[in-house]
Amino acid sequence: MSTASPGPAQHGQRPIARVLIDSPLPQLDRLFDYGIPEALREQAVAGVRVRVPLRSAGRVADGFIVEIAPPGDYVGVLSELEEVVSAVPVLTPEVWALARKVSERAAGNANDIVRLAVPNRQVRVEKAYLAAEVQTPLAPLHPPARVQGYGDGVIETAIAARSRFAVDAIPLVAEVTPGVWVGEWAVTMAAAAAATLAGGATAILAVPDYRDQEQLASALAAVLPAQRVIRLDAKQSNPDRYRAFLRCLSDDPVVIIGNRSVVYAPAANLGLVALFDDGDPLHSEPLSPYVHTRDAALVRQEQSGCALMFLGHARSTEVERLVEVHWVRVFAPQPAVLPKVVPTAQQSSEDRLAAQARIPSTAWREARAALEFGPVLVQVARPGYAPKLSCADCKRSARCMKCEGPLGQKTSRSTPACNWCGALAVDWRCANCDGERLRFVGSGAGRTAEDLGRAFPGVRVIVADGERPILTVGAEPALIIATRGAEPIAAGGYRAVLLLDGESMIARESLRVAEDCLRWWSNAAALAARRAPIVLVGVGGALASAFVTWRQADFARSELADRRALRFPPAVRVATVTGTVQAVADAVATLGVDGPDILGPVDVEGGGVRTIVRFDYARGAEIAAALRAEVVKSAANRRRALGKAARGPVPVSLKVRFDDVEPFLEQ
DNA sequence: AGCACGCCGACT
DNA sequence: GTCGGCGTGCTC
Repeated sequence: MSTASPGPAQHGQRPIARVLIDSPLPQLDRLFDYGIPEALREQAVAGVRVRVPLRSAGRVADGFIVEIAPPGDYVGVLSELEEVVSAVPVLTPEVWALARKVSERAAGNANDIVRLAVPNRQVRVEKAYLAAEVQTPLAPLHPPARVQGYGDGVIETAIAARSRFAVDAIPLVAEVTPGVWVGEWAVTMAAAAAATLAGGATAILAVPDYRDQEQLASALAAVLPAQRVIRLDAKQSNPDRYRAFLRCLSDDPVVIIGNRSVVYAPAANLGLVALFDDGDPLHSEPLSPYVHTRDAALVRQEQSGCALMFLGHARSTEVERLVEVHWVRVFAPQPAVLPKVVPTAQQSSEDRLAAQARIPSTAWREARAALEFGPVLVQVARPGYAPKLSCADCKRSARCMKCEGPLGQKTSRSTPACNWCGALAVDWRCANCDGERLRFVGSGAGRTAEDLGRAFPGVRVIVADGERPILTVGAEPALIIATRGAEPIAAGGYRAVLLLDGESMIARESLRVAEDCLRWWSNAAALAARRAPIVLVGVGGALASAFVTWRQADFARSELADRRALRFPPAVRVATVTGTVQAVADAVATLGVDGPDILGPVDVEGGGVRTIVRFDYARGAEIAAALRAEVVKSAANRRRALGKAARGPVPVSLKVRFDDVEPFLEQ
């Protein structure tokens, strides 16, 4: 047809554009075929942003061309692309394939993954990028430094062979450039990335948080030129992020570092995906469809055939499962590096009677001796001053006068406040005995610092927690009181590490407590100098002995065996199905008679019910597809349900979430 | 989400 | 006989 008029046209055998519409609706989360007008033939390539008509003339939607294909099986009149918004192919075929597979696995929208993978367009940034298209070639690479500590060439060989492997990190700190200290894990990761680049391929490195990212960046700066390293993380401003994203599209081998969504970076010629500390909950994506970095990395490894490395001080049960099914191999430090852990399971009776009963005499001795030489780390469970308060008269726990929440205190001088609603407890009176005086219960970082400051007069005391983050401290003597996960790196390593609140950490009720505690302690222990004493206070049993003997993998193995016996994740997969009674029942019914275990339904707050579906990994794809179909069906019918039950808050009729361990947290 | 299509009660 | 109610279904 040669008419100039817009609208449907006959296309014969001309190629069509398959478009992903940017929409949160599950029923639109699939590809639509569009004709390509003559004027857009050149620009309409896979990956570009487009605007397309949807349903009726005049309405346009944004989207991406996913592929240019011969006419598909769609019979009917095709609409035509309205506009190619930008010439940059931002949704690469590889990333699209990843988004589709990952979202299918989680019964979610591919669009939601694409939103994580492709940052918002920034026109100025894009123009600058296109103008500089004649890129200056990057300087050639030096031969890379070896990956030290695992036997000569072992890691390099595994990367070159595109293996999947788990590496036990070396629990030491290292000076990468004069005055800059990082965890040895960062050195290992940087060297692995350099080896990948030397082989002509790109590496993606994902770490839990920005503190880890700083260490990794320092380690990389020591082995690679700055132009070879790209940061791509959520803390960046939109323009910075888009600029970094566009750089990833280059064909030159680079290292891309960032936190969880960096696994979706558009690397051409991917050689390695590496994760540090995959057990850290920050690797768990809080946005639908809640895909963990580890799972996305596993899918990407299969699709691209790159190497895959899990690196950490404490192996997660998920990685242990992969080890046991021989999906990943294991590398341990060669020779072994064993921190010197001193258990103090039983406190002596003198200790109990002593004024400082929280800190046993062994710990005091180690701290006192170590403070002669350098910094001492004290890990505590809670921030603030006193995590809890009670009535000084009747000893009952003090409750908020507004919402009955527990009271706590931030600093020694601040007004007590409710831990739930934040209301200040002024003119507080005990609901039980009408007492007016409060008493501190337990010690947060602040109160611990005060106690230790009194015990070690003249020693500098530094508090590091989520609110007052401190990344590094010097080599001079000081007491560093840190909440778990907020420990600074000390130049040269800590001369002693005291893990004070093991007992209360372990008292938390959760499926993962033991695993989490071992990880928190191991990560803190890895900040110690070689041979420095690490004192674990008040914890005994299998968990403590795994820590003392530095056999985290053995612990993960027995933990996984326990989960297998109980059919708990990650020994099996789970999905939660939440919504109206009817929708949940219908969805579960489609799973068939020889289907998975069905637990529930139970009522959830806000109305509706939740059912847990539990099944073996092999059935995951089938169950995800079935539940996904139900979500689409119920989304299309939702307004009907809304219309009928017009009064009161109506819950979304059906939600599905895979690999959600939350329902297993309270056992 | 929007928006069109379609089958039953009050109106010129 | 027709106008229009919103229940139902689709979007290349």
